[in-house]
Amino acid sequence: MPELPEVETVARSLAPLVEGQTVMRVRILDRARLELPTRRLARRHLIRVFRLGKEVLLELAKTSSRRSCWLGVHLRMTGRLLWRPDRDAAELPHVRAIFELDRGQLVFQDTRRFGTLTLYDALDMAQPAGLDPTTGAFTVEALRAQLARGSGAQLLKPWLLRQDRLVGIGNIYAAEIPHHAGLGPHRTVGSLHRAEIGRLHLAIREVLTAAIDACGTTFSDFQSGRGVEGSYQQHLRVYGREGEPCPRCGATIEKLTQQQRSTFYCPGCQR
DNA sequence: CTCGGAGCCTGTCTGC
DNA sequence: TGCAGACAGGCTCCGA
Repeated sequence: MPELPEVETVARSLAPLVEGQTVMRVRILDRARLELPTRRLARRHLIRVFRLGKEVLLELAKTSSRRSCWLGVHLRMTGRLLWRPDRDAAELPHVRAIFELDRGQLVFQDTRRFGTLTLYDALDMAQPAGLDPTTGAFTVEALRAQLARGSGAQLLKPWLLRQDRLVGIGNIYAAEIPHHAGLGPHRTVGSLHRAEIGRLHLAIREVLTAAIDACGTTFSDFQSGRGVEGSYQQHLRVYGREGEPCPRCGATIEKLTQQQRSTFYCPGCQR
């Protein structure tokens, strides 16, 4: 589910709801998979909510000192982070952790239990290895430099999923981006010409920006911090559209498997 | 270093 | 209808 646009949506929607509140108590309901020093987090102020890579980060500060720590929430496949005005979260299904605030509670739900909670003592520790494509550092030159690392034999779509190169792209946008760029799934990163790298850069920017503007893509799981669904699924051109006509050239969209993941593409206009 | 495959979990959908 | 198997948006670990 959550790729960069969805995580950004969660962070943006939660920020006005929970920033400035105090964490009264933290309850971990899935101790088999999640561990946190919950007592350390109690009575801390929730200063800021933001996205870093694919994690939602909560900056927590103690009243007595100015030192902050950061709680990283990684939603993985089915995680949700929701603010609820009432204290009724225990009745919801798949609740893994509850952060009781002075007003309402922040609820971490996760059906498949892949999600993680990580406590960072310094923000540096949460910094992902890859380049964030929404930042000013993501230039064509920077993309070219990232693509030049390694042998160049890797296929474009699996490369787009590498979080140690670019952060935030998952299987949906890794299908959409090459379609926007007109690049086929069998292309290796080493085969990309200068002009194609330029198109790829533009496609990454445009697809992620448009998806953030649409509050992400919702199929079944994803909701924002208020429980609102995204609408980018209406803009998807190839993902999940096997057998349908390509909106650009009319050819029939195909599906194949790369590294055990579905890849959707248009054989007509992706070369 | 790179790459491919298995594994972590649960729910839903498909085909027999 | 019932049930086994495939599949799902992420990521890490392991071995070659």
